[in-house]
Amino acid sequence: VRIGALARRCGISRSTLLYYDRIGLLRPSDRSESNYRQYTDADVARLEQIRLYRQTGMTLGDIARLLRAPRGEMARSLHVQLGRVAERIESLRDQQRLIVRLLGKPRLLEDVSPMNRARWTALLRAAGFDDEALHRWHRNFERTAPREHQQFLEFLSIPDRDIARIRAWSRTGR
Amino acid sequence: VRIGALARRCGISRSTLLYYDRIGLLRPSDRSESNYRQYTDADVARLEQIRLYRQTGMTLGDIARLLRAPRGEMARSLHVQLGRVAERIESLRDQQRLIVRLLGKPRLLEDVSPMNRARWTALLRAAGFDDEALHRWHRNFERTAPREHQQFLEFLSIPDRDIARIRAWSRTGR
DNA sequence: TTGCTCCTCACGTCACGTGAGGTGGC
DNA sequence: TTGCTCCTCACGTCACGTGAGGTGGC
Repeated sequence: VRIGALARRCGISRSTLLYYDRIGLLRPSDRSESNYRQYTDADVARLEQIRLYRQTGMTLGDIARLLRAPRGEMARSLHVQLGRVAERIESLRDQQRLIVRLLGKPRLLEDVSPMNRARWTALLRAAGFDDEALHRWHRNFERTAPREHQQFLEFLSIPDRDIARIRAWSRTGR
Repeated sequence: VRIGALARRCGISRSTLLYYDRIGLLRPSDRSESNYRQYTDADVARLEQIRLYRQTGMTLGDIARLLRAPRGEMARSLHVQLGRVAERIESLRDQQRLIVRLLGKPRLLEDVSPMNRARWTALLRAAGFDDEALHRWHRNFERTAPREHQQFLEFLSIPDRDIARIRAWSRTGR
């Protein structure tokens, strides 16, 4: 059977089969005259087994090892895999718990930075401000209300040194 | 603060920070004369937030979007992420169930093996072995290398009970 | 000739990790 | 000079997906 037909029959993609061939996990036993891959019944059986193991979440490396190993390995590998899946679920549980906590106490996220420099400049840029416009805006602010400018920059939790720098830049002609 | 110190303080690697810089998720606000990255307090705060979201399992793309979005987005994103985590856990549950099923019924995996008992005896018979010769061969194998005999029978994916039977038979005089 | 299937590269993905080769400050 | 930290590429990982450019059989 050829690659396209096999892919359809097993509900996987051709590129998956091409990949399995490349890494040596499943090489078709034969090639046609025109160099088409020919999968035998034994190849198909091997693919079924690969699919089955794949559904347990094993990596292709695990599966390759398992398929060359004596049979006693199977149960052992499955147990190892069971452990890994359990670990993964545990860590996803941690994620769930964190999300719920954050949803319950949005303050955890809020005062990390209610409004900061990055967010602010992002807003201005999104509104169409370019560097030139930004400079004009700061210059105006600094000229008409220097104290409020200072307070505003503090409000953005910008470090003092940077504030000084920004205000100096706001006083220059360009 | 410089990249190495920041990495240590946050328990992440330098290369992570280099990566965040490259993709534009967290660019240090400044560079020293010698071109060293200088992270400001605001950068550190942003990193904390990124770490927090990262622990919910969001992708860096999600996080970048969230950090530029208006604050109302946060709850929505967290809900979406909660759904994704739940889905992921469901699919891991499927994996668990499959593994348990396979551990319970190893027959599901049995005769898929490329070399099995039927194929092997077929080969021997094709080579002219009859029952008598087969018995002699097994007896010899069992007498001279019992452990290898066991391994070989396992290699043919023969169930354990049958292996025991064959080896007992191999130890009899006839 | 047209459609369909097949072929072989080669490059992209995601979130980093790992060198390689070089520079700057004490 | 020695050690430490930093820099910028470039390539590797995992399990494929997606073209690009070309061939074979009806």
